[in-house]
Amino acid sequence: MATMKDIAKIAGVSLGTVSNVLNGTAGVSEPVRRRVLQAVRSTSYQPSQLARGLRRVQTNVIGMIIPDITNPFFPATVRGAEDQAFSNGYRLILCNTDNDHAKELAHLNELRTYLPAGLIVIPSTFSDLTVQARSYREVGTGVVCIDRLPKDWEGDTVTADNQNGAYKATRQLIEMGHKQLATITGPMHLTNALERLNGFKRAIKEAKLKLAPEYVQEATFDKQGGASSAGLLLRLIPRPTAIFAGNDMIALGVLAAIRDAGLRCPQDVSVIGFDDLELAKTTSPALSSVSQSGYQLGSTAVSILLERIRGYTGPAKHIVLETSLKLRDSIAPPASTKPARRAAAGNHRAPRR
Amino acid sequence: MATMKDIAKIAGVSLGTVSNVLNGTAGVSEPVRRRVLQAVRSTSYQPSQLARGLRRVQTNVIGMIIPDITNPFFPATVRGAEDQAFSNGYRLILCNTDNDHAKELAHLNELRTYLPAGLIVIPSTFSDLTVQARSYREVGTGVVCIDRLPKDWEGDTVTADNQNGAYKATRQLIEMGHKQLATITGPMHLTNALERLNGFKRAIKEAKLKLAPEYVQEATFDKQGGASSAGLLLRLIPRPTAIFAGNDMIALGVLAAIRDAGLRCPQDVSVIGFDDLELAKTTSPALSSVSQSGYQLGSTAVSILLERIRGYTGPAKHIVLETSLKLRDSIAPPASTKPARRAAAGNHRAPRR
DNA sequence: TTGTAGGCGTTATCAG
DNA sequence: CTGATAACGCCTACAA
Repeated sequence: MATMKDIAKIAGVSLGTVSNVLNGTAGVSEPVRRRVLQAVRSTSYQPSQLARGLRRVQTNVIGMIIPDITNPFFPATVRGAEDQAFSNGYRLILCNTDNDHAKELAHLNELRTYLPAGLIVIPSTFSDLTVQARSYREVGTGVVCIDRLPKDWEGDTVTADNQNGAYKATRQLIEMGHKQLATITGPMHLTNALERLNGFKRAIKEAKLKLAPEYVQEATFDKQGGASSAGLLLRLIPRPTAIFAGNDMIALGVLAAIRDAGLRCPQDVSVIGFDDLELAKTTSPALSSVSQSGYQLGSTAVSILLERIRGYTGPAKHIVLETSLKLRDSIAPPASTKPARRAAAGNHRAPRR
Repeated sequence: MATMKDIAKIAGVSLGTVSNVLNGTAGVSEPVRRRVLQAVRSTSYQPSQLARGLRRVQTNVIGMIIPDITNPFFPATVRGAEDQAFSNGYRLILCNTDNDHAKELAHLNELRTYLPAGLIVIPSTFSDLTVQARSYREVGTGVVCIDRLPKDWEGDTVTADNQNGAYKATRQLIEMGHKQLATITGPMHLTNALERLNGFKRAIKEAKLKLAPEYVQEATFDKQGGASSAGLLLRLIPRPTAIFAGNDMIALGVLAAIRDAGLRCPQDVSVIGFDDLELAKTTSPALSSVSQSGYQLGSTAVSILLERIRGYTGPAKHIVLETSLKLRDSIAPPASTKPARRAAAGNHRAPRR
């Protein structure tokens, strides 16, 4: 591989001049410039990112730390980040934490030795990154958290408008006539799960509906969590006529639980999820969901990082992305328009009063 | 950040000694060793991967180039690679090509300047990496291709046993009594698609069944491709009673097309896919599929790379991973046990001869 | 066993 | 505008 030295020799100039041409650091006369560029082309020279990084105390690498690329929501996020990074000359180092805070810290510490230009983190379940992030920031390396936020986070953020998304979904169910709404939230120490719950509650309150405490179940953000919590909800009397799931994986579990209980969706129970994963379209019934753009989450994070790299040192940015409601077959008005009082317990309908 | 110099000063030894302690390069007396290690701990020193890489002409980074992390089959592969890399002290740089060969080459060329310890590539649709891979190999950097292989590939490979997987799936359908089997393959210039077709044909031939040319359709590896090809197949007379889809995304399209045609799966048409994605379990009917481990594909690739890094210079390794058949609800015996001769055209059954 | 010095490929600083 | 030179942090002969 050709080095700058080779270029200098071929072009008959000094090292410094080559560097100046390549980086536009100082004015260089046109003929010299041309000679250098010519030499670069003829050798297909590429500057060593390592040497450059060592010298500049900063590489063209962005670290991205996520719980698990295998979780269907995250690939889009990573893709968004990679695209935005690549088109600006940056590369992405990907790290999975499995929601293990220790592993997260390990990644955070070890990435430092690569002198990344910035870091994107989707924090693990119980996460406190204050110390690490601060130490990165001290050397001018941006750290932006996306999707959910760690405890006491004071840096840049990009998140979906979780509360409003949940609000819109709940509102939709209420407008359809549902009065007994339940929710299965994700783990409550995750900010996004909490925000979604808040949005749900806000809609309920605004409609002056009651919310029994047992109508709020907490689960892990996966199918199994959704299924077992839904199993509980479906055995309550009165049975909820609609369930807002904290995410689509939970919703998947809810659909399964409904089938297992011998009930039908949406006739007996309406279900609406969050994330609008690809699979929401292929379930049966097709799942209604609050759509958020993982891709944009990732690409926006990189954009913030780029601003920081280019010198922005202002206060932390907090970008909130819009969500939209995707209506599909998993929701319908409740069976009776007045099922609230003495609702169907089991499969038989209660007689009207 | 502490450097080796700091350690040397604190421990009261020279730079070289510190290096020797850290890398076990030369014998160091126990007391000195201890002092150095103590200093390392007290400063929480971490060696600069950049400086080390520059010096060694090799970093602890593995480049992974894939078509698109957003495609549901690849995350597991990436995860497998990352786990295996991480637990051996390596990091993963992830690159998406969108099946664009030019982008693939760009990644390949630009990654070089990071002096990666190795490369994992899932080649793009039309791919010829001979030149690039050779130039990497010349400097001792391994390149292993997984899942599918580029034209004239001569390096290390890890693939699923695509042919046998397809064979097993087809065999299963035949044993159920199907005689009119069709297939929708992925793009035929992809080696995995081709192998699967070969396995399909082998089973057909072995059972002495006929295979009309129009029963073999080529499609892109996605739902839309599957749907439109299935649309064709379902209008053929005689209509196939079973379809082997080149992958699960295609199978998804097939299921949709069957519904759209007013037919039922599996009663009218059996469907079996390939990959056994998570979503295969949630379709209705649940999709039967040939299961392969993307995770193992990735982790095995890294293992090969590690061997190369540690000095193995033998001939190219070709590792083939087993597949297994997952039977679910999307397959059943054909409606009539003897539908072969003059099969059902449209929805009405042809009278026996 | 330990220390010294040169260099990996860049960039940045300073003279000229 | 151009050229020399000193780092960046580490590794590795080679010398002591």
